[in-house]
Amino acid sequence: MSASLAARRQMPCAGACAAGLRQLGSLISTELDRSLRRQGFSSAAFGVLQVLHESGGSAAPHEISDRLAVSRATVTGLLDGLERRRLVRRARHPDDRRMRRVEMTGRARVLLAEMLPEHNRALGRIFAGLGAPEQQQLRTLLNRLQAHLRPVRPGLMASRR
Amino acid sequence: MSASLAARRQMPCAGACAAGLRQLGSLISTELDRSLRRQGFSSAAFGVLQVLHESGGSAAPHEISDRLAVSRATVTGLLDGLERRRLVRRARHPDDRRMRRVEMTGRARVLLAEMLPEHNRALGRIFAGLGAPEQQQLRTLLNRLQAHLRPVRPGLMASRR
DNA sequence: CCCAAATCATTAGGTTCCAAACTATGGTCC
DNA sequence: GGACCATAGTTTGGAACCTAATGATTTGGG
Repeated sequence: MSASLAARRQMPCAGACAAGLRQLGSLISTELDRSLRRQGFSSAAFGVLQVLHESGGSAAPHEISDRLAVSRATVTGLLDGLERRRLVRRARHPDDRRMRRVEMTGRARVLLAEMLPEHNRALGRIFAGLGAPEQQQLRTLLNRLQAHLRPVRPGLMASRR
Repeated sequence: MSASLAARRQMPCAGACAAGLRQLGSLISTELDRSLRRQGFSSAAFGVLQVLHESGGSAAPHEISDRLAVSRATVTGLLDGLERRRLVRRARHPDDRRMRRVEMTGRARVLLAEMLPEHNRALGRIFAGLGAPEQQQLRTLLNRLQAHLRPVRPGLMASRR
């Protein structure tokens, strides 16, 4: 590890930052997966439920796709799985018949409430190495990076023809 | 995006940091992929070559696995592909016959040298939103997080029975 | 009014990755 | 020396993800 960082001093910081961000993103994903899988969930499915919860219980598939930064095709697959487990229902959108409206079921609400404490404990373990002000600092830097990255790739995940 | 971050203020910062790290890791990977794929490389395969280069031309598969934060099974698959393209050779380790020693070929060195300039330009675009001191700050925070995360999961990707 | 472009969801096919099981080797303790 | 466990790499099966193509619907200009 230290060897790999030392070997990068040729390209000032960006290379080390990119490597760190990718590695940490991956480590955090698998760590949270571990905590969710014990409760029978994948992190992608959990993300869909979180988006639905934040949107007040229902959303359109393309909104879920945007928020999770995955393609609409992937969302279709995730919803298939969630619907099989009766955690989600697909209904027609009342106004625009091209769209669907995805709704959480009561079962999903109960499950989500049950797993949040454990999920938050896992988050706490992961970020225990940083104090609150450092976490805030990190968050600020990440937000600035995200804000700059968005205009670089405007139609990131849209399916074009 | 801003909506999803705002909705997370209930769990102080850790949730937002985790979401940001995962999303940025993924965005950076796909962004670098775009630049590498034009030259016929996946970012994981490129990572293997980088690790080999930093290690002086040869390394054991489990070292590659640790540095890239992917499982050993994945490294096996990556090496299969690189070996088919004659960019890497698998030899037996002279001392420990369980291990292998993976070596870059001359072809790989030439290719890596050719792609580095474009790769560094892509890195520059991604991190253009942060000044040099902020990049250093980010790097420090990431290093601290990595240092703390390592002992939490000692046998991170090892297959246990 | 009608046809062309845009938008939404889905399907099909392929890639990448992981976890678990398996094989082979090395080290340890009696 | 043999039982036993840890370690290294591979195989296998499945999940998540992408791109490209398709069908359905809405929208807008001529």
